[in-house]
Amino acid sequence: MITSETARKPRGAYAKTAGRRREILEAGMDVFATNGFRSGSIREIAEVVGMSQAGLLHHFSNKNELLAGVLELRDDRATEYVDTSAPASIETIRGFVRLIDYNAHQVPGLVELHCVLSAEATSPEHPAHDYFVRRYDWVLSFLTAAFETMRADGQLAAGIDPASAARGMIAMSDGLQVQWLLNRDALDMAEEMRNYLRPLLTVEL
Amino acid sequence: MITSETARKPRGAYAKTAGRRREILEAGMDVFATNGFRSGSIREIAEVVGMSQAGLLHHFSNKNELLAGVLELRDDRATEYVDTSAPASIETIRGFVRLIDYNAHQVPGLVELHCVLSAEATSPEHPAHDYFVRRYDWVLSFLTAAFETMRADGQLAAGIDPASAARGMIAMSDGLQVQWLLNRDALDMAEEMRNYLRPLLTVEL
DNA sequence: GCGAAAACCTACCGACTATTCGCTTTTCGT
DNA sequence: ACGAAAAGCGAATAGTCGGTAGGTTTTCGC
Repeated sequence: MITSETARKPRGAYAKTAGRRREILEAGMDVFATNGFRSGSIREIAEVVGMSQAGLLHHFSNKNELLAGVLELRDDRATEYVDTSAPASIETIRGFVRLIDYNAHQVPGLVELHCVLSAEATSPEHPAHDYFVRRYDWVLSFLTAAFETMRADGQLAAGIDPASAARGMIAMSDGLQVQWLLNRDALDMAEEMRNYLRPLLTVEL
Repeated sequence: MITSETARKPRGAYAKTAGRRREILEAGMDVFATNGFRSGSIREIAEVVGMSQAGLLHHFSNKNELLAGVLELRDDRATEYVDTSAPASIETIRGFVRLIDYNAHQVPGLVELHCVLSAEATSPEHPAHDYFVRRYDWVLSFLTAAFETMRADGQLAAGIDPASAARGMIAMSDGLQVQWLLNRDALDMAEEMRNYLRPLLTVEL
C-alpha cells in the first residue's frame, strides 16, 4: 500500500486530538439526548466543549458525520458491558437486564439518547433511520437465539414463542425508558423487566 | 356576567371557522408526527392547509397553543373509541388492545405522533412535558384499577402485581410502536400485546 | 346593503441554523 | 529550530425559524 514515490508523510494527528474528538462526542451525546438530533445544534455542542463551531467542524466535517460518531461511541459503550461473543443463553438475558440497570444508574444520558433518537429515527428520512433498523434486527436475532436455547433447555414456559419474547423484551425495554424518563422515581426499570420475564420462564433469573 | 352597558355584540366566528381550525389541527398532527414539535414548523403546517403562516397564527396565536390543540384533538379521538366511564374490568383491557389495533390500521399518524412527542417530551423543559406526565398517571391508575378488579375476580395469575402489570402494559404499548414504525411489516402490535397479557391472566382475552 | 368584526394576506423583524472561506496559532517530525 | 500540516478562529454565506405590523378581503348580524 506504500506509494513508490518519495514516501509521502501525510503527518498524523496531534497527541491530544483523539481526546478532543472524544470530548466532542460526549458533548454531542448530551445535546442530542436532550434536544434530539434535528433540534440539537452544533453551536451548542461546540459551546459545551469550549470551542468555536468552525473548530468543531474541523473534526467532524458535517452534522451527520457527528451523529454517526455519537452512535458509534454509544455502541462501544454498550458492547463493552455485554459479552456478545459468548453463546446465547439465559446469561444473555441476565446480561441484558444488568445492562438496563447499569445504564439507568451510571449513564442516564445514554437512556435519554436512545429514547429520543430511536423515536426521531422512525421517520424514513432521518439520517439514523437505517442505523436503528439494522440495530433492532441485530438485537432481535441475538435475543431470539437466547430464548431458543432456553427453550431447548426447558427454561421457557409452555406456549412461549422465542421470537415474540424477544420482541416483547425489546419493547418493554424501550417503553419503560419513556416512563422512567418522565418520572425517574416512579419506576425501577430492571425490576419491571424481571416482572415481565418471570411468567415466561421456568427458572429463576 | 352581562355588562350593564349597551349589550356589546362581540360577533361570533364565521360558519366555516371551526372547520378551518380542524384542518389546521389535522395538518399539525401530521407535521408534528413526522418531524416532532421542535423541528416541525408552523410554516409547513400552513402550507399543508393551503394558507399563509400569518393566517394560521390568527387561529392559534403561537406554536405552543397549536400543540395544545393537537394534543386535545388526539385525546378526543382516543376517548371516543374507549369507554372510560364504564367500571374498570377485563373489558377495559380488551378495549385497550382493540384501540391499539384500531390506531395501527386506521390512524397510523396518531401512532407516529404519540411515539415522537412522548419521547421528545421526556425533557422537563418541553412544552408538552406536564401533559404527558399527567396523561401517563391517568392511564396508569385506569389500567391498575382494571387489573385490581380482575384480581378480585380471580382473572389474574398468581403473583402478578396489578400496578406492575399496568406499567408493563403501557411500556409494551409504547415500545411496540417504535418497532412497528421502524418496520410496519415485522410486527402485529395487537398480537404482541396479547402475547404479553396471556401469561398474566387465568382467562382468555 | 351597510358596517364592523373576523379572516387572511404581504412584508418584515431578529434570532438561529449548517456550512464555507481565509487566516492565525499550535503542534511535532525532521 | 525550521517548516509543513493540523487545529482552531472570526466572519460571512444562504437559509429557516417564530412572531409582529399593517393593510385587504370575506363574512354576516342588523
